[in-house]
Amino acid sequence: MRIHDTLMRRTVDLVPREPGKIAMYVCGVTPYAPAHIGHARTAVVYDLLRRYLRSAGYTVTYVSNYTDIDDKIIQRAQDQGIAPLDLSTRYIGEYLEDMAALNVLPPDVTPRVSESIPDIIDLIGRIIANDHAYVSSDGVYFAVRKFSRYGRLSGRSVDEMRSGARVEVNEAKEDPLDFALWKFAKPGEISWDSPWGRGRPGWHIECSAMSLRHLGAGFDIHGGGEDLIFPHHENEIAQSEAALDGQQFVRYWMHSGMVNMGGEKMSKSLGNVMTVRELLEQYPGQVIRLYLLQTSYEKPLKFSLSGFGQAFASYERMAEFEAFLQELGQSSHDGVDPEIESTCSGFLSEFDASLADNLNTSRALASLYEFMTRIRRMASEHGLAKLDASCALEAFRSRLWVLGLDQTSEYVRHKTGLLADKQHELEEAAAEVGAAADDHGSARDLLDAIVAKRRAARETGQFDLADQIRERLRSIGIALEDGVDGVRYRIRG
RNA sequence: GGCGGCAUAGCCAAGUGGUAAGGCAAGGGUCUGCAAAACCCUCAUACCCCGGUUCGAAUCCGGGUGCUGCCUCCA
Repeated sequence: MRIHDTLMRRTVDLVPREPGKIAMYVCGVTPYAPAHIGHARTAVVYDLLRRYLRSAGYTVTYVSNYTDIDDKIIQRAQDQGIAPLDLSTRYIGEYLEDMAALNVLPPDVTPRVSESIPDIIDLIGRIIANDHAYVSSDGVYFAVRKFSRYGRLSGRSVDEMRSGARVEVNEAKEDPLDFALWKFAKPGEISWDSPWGRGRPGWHIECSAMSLRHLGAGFDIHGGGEDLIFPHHENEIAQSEAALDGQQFVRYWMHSGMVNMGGEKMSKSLGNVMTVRELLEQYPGQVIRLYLLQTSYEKPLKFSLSGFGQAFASYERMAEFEAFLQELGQSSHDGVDPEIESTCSGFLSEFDASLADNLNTSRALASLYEFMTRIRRMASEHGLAKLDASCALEAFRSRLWVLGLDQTSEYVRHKTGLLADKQHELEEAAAEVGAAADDHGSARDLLDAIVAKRRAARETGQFDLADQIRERLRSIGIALEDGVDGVRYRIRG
């Protein structure tokens, strides 16, 4: 496949370190607040990459960390009077729930900073031994000017950065650009012993230590949000390669785009966040995931609620199509139609080629929609029910899995939940139309009773009454569809 | 101030030199008791503006305008 590499600044062929194997590391979250839609986007993008690579036959090792020790966690834990690690553990739990709702597969390894201290200390030791870092009054610092390639990833020179003048003034540093590898503990702060004094790791060194620990030097893909390019990833390269004696740290760098809220980047520090939890109250996780996959992963995504409405309609079409194929699978078949087979194989190759092209999800989705239309057209023109369309179901489901949109049943469950929410309204409607139902019947029972009442009306030619009942249900957001084999309902809004 | 990115129909969005994918919405039709769903048809002489290169540009170059990212914690 081809991917856009940030360091080389172009789209290149992905050539793994070891044939058939991909080792990837993605910077995870700092768990001190609920995850927002921007975190979700990054997680979904790399989950897609992993799923695609796996479907393309690679054995993928996916590592993503938790920065469970940092200034904000310490601060917030202090405010709440609890231990920092208790706070981060709580938010990691919430994060895992959110990701599960979005059908993000758990990474193979999820190291935490607090459990990686020995690796971090070891790495800092090697950097000092190679004369790329020094011990100062309040910590250990990396000497940026001793690393000649510094600035290559973010495309700026050391002198440019210097004139930026936004670098913090700190007497302990030999150069304003130097950054902390190890921060000596302030009284009362969580800390660990080290050869240089008690303290805790700086942010950047953690990811170098954890990725090298689990994947080794020269691993294939390092990803993250594009806001991490500078300084985080720039620093990671510098530290790691300073310790690796000339070996390459990472083969390919990938960065996913930001989610913008009202024109600017959504971020905790700006306070303009839409959390995954808030969204999940309104939309099934699969709809949120589809929303995120509609845009190329590298481009900024303008958050808009109307976009979720559109994604909802699109996902419903997918779920309905799958249900349609499943029903077909149960009918009797005369054999295999070559037209169906060629449609299936055409879809598969177009879909796979789209994702192989730097994860072009827009194109992959287009091929999916076209496939649905083609199969439906054959069904309405030649009566597909007589033929074996199992290859269509197989092809459709397999690529839905790659997109992580295969949880159509989760989506149906969400809609069932919506039906349950209408219990009270259904009771009123049932009473109004005179449908006989148990006093303590479920929402589904109530709906069934109303539908039975309407069926009776239709069978006796009382179409006015039937339409009235349908209209009443529509008024509470339930749409009825009369099909040849019975009545279906769908929840609107 | 420095270094980047983006600008395609009502909305979302692909396409980076060969004459505008796809989705949502909308309108018309088939089907239906009527609807809905499904299917068919329609829906950008046109890709922010002005120049230029080219047989040919949404795509390349120059100049504008607008929005935006990084330079500080950030996915």
